[in-house]
Order: sequence, then C-alpha cells, then structure tokens
Amino acid sequence: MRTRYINTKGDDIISVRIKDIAKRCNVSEGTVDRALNNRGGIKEETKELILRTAKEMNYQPNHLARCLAKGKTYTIGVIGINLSNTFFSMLIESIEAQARKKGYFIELILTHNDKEREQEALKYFSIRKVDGLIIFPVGRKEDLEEVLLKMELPIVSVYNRIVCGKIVHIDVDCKKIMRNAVSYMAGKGYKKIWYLDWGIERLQEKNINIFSLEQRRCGYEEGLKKEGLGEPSVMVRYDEERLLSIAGTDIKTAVLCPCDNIAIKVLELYKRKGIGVPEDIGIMGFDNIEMLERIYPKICSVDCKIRTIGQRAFDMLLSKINNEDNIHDVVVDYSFTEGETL
Amino acid sequence: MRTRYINTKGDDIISVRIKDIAKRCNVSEGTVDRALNNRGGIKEETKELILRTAKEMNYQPNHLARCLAKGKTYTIGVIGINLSNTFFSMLIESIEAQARKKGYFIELILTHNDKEREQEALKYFSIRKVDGLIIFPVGRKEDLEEVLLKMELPIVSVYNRIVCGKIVHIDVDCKKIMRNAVSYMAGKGYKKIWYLDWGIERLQEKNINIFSLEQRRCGYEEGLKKEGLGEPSVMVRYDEERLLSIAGTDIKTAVLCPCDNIAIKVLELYKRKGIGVPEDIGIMGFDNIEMLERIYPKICSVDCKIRTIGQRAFDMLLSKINNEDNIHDVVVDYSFTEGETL
DNA sequence: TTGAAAGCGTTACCAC
DNA sequence: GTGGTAACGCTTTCAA
Repeated sequence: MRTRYINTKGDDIISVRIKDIAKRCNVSEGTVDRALNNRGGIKEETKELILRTAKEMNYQPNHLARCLAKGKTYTIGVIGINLSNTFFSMLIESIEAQARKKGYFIELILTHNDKEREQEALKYFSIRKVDGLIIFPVGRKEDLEEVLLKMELPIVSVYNRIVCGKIVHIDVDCKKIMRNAVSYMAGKGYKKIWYLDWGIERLQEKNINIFSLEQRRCGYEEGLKKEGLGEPSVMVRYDEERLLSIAGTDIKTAVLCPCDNIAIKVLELYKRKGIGVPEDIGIMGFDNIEMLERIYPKICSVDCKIRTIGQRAFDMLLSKINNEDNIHDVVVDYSFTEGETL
Repeated sequence: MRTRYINTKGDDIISVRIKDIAKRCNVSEGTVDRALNNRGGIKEETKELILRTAKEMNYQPNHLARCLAKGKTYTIGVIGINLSNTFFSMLIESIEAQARKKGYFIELILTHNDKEREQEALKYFSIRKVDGLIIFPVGRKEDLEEVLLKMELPIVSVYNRIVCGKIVHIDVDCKKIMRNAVSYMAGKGYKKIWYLDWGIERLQEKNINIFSLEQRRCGYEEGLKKEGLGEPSVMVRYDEERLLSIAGTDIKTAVLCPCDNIAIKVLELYKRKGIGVPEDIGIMGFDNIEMLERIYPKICSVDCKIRTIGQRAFDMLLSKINNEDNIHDVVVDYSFTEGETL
C-alpha cells in the first residue's frame, strides 16, 4: 500500500518516491540516489536536473525505508520516569540536547514509576530497533536484568541502578554525597541532623527500584556514624508539628532533605511560623533546582551537575553504539552550593 | 545489509526474521505472519508451534519494516520549546500520556526558542513520516506557514498560535483570562495594577513568535481599560527598587505576572524585605504550577488545565489523523485559583 | 557516468 | 489452511 496523505485542500496525495523522480528525469533510481545523497560518479548536469526536479516535486525521503535499508535508525529510546520532577525533566532535556548535537533523536516514554509501563516501554523499543536505550529504571534486578540483556541493545541506566553489574550506569554517588553533606553540616556546628525522607513509603509499597533514595538515606546514616552524631532521626512523612518541635532548641539542629522540593516546603513552613532559618534551624536540600534562585533565603543544596549527567549518559551510549570497549560506570562530580540556610 | 547487534558477550548477533522462523518450522512466511499477528485461517497446532519457536529464537519484530509495509508509524512528533519551564514539561507529559493511551508514541525535539532548530525539527519529522505533529511554534507565520502546509501532515499547534487560520490551534484564551484577571483584582478593591513582563524583551529581540505572551499583556491592557484603572504600568525587567517602591502606598496596589515563576520571585522579594502580602501589595500569577503548593502564602493564580490542553491536543491530532472533519480550534477552560496573595 | 537488480523485514493478496 | 510472491521506498553492488 503506497503511502498516502491528505493535504490541506482535502486532496488525496500520494507521496513522491525516488522512482517518480527517476521516471520524470529519464534516469534510473540509482542515479537519483547518487544525486540526492551527493555521492560521486554522476555528471554535474544530470545531478542538477535531478535535484531541481526533486525540489519541484516536493520530494521527501522516507526515513523508514532508508533505515530499513541501512540498518540504523539514528534514534535512541529514553525511558524516563516523569517530567513533573524538575530533576528528571532537566536530565532529559540535556540528553536530548546532546543527542541532537551528535545527530541522534530521541523517542520518549514515561513510566510514572509503574513497572508495567516500563515493561511495555521495553517491548516497544525492542520492536522499534532504536540504536540504543537510556533508562531510568523503575523495576529491580529481577524485573529488568533478563529483559534488558535479551534486547541485545546498547543500554545505559541513569539515576536508579540495576544492581547486577551488567548494565552500565551513570549518576552522582548519592551515598557519598549525603555522607559528606552530614560532615559538611557537622563542620558548621550542627549537632543534631534530621532526615526528611518524605514520600519514600509510597514508593516502598510499590516494591520498585529506589536505589537512589536508599543510597541517600544510607549516606546520611553513615555520615552520622562517622561524625559521631548519634542514631538516625528520620521522618518518613511531612509532619509539621514534629518539624516545629525540633526548631529553636538548645542543640544546634538541621534538616537534611533528599531533594529540594522537600527542602522548599520545609523552609516555607518555618518562614510562615516565624522560625528563623538558619538561626533556629538549618536546612539542606539536594539537586540545586533552578527554583532555588527565586526563593529566600537561598537553600544550601547539592549541585549534581545534571547537564553533565545527561550529556555523558548519551556519550556513553554512543560509545556503546559504536562498539567502543572499555565503557564503564561513570560517577559524576558534585559540589555543595552556597546558600543561607546553614 | 542484515540487521546486526552485538550482544553482551561481545558476539556478533544477527537478528531473527520471520523467514528464519518459517524455515525452522517448515512453513511459509505468510503462515508465520498469521500466527504472530493472530489472524485467522491457521491450524491451532501450527500456530502453537510457530509461537513457541518464535519465543525460543527470541524473535523481535522489526517495526521499521512493519511500518514501511503498513504505511503508518503510530508515532507522532512533538516539537516543544524546553522542559525547564514547568508549564511546558507538564504539557508534554500529558501529551505523552494521552498518546500512550491511544496506542501512539512520541518523538520529541526541543527548540529552546530557536527558529533554526525549529526548521531542523520540521525537516526531521517530514522525513520520518510520523503520523502527525504537535508543535509549540517558535517561528511566525512567515517562517512556518509554507513549510507546515508543504508537509502534508496532520498538525496541531499549542501555546503560540501561527496567525494564518490554516493550522488548528489549542490553548486557553490568554487575552480573555488576563482581562478577567484584572477585573477579578479590581473586584477585590485593587486600584493600581502593575504588570511584570519580565523576559519579554529578550524574546522580542529574537523576532520569534510570542503570541501567547502578547495576548496576556494585551488582555491586561484591555482589562485596565474596561475597569477604568488608567494607563498600563508595565515593567519589562525585574527591578527590585521599583517593586519595593510601589508597595505599601496609599493606593491599593497589586502586581500581575504572566507566569508563576515571576510571581514567586516577586513574593519572595517582598517577604525578604518584610513587606506584607497581601496587606501592602497583592500578587497574582499565571499557570498554577505545582510549586505553588509549597510556597507561603499561596499565590493566587490561573489554573489553565494543562492536562486538559495536552490531552485534547493529542485527541485533535488523532481526529485529523483519522481524517475526521470539523476539527476546529479549541479554547480550553480556566479558573482562578484560591490563594492568599490578593 | 549510468542502469539493473538484489537486498532490508513485513504485510497482503492470490492461488492452491 | 497454507505457500508463494509482489509490494513498501531506499541503498548498494555489479556490470556495462
């Protein structure tokens, strides 16, 4: 069935093929191809004629056919989680940018932290014959390892790791960061550090991959131990009463948050209640999202170099696509950002 | 050239085709196709054998070939602006969701407000033979009309309109909303309303399509006229001094912002300087982004039903793809959100 | 410098 | 029920 379109006038249009141009120019398809993809071995005159005719006929190459013939799509699949979380949307934005730069394009599927959707997405991409895949895993090893390996496709995972040592991974080292964040806060004189792991329960219930959040929490605990700051004090929900009760006490206290959105909410609570930050309590976030620029006082956070992660994620994938070897996990650098909440 | 892959062991793998299954099962390709796409006219026994063999051989259909044969890709192109702006990322998220629901997938290209990138994206999609296109226009009529019509493709534009009456458009009616916002504020007793059009100059310089922002500004001006609130008072940059000087005066004053991000920044300024909101000055935003939930006092804003826009944008496109007629521009409903800054 | 024909992997149709 | 084969539109190779 030939490819058809309906144009704006309602006419049924049949798209122009190489064959059509060839016929019109009285040459063979091969010659047209030579002209169109300016390969050599063609008389300048014929080439010009062909190009002119192609333009006249409004020829648009059929990418599907081309890919089929060439065995390469110049498309990578991205299985993301969502775009509501700024961290994710920035990451995907930077993957897209880097891909474009290198002549690739992205197909995007979002899982919204749903394992089933993730499986669907995988099925989809293995059919699409994308050249490679960047995945923000939702499933765990038992959900993903087999399927991913079966795909026989270059794959890079970002954010959550699939703990199996077979899928190349890139992210910052969340555990180390949080450990160091605790030390950083201890260095500023904080004796009591709370951790606000808000939202974790809902994710745990779904039995999905929460590697990154686990690492952060674990880093916090390790940091406490290292600094001799006692047992972990974790809140797993946003509890205003509790948050208020820990502020302005004798012990110099702070709240460490696994992401900036939570930190913002905490800060606003304290501001609303007239509690001084950082006088009565310190706050530290994670991600350094753009919104922090607009909010006062500037929240101390961790710059995870999101753009670098995205860019390098694509570059790693590209290396795999090009069969380069020695592609290993990448740990991206981070830095604590200047702020006024500690 | 047959499609090849490198598997994780480093072997050079050749992907399994229908032909291979047919050979192994001693049947024809047609029969395999019948089994795989469970069409009728096949003995249950053969079908089972084929399906089992396909699974054993880890057969993955080639989507490219399938699309080429069927003349349909079940993929739509999305030309977005960026994902940093929550408004856009949410919109794209909802387009993706609706597409998935209807069995379609999206390819995403971001323009970052660059006309050239937009042209590249268009070229890309006209080659890819996507089934349809959703575009957040960056160019104006003179940049886009001809190219878009030439693509002979179902197209829907969102956010900025291409003022030519030939491309179906969907958005809220920004002009009307802003006009009514002014009335809404006037109804609350505000006598002086400033408009903070921060960022507009940079966009104007680029000579790009700023339909939506123009509409908002224009609505503001119309609203003032309607309410008899005097001449427009517009700031085109974020000017702290100016913002401070207009607060706490005898006349009940407010700042109307064309987007929430600006409103947040203004609110934080006033909070930092100890200026009461809404006592000394009122603030109104636009978009009702999620972040507003976390910030105190809750900023009065406009809920533009982003999810509805995204969903309906896709549905409109689908109607066009399916050749339904009577597809007209859609104006999505809005509502003012409850807040504490007016 | 050009033409002819054989792929790429599916689908669809007509014969048996 | 099944097989054979011509599309789909492009690339590539071999011959002329």
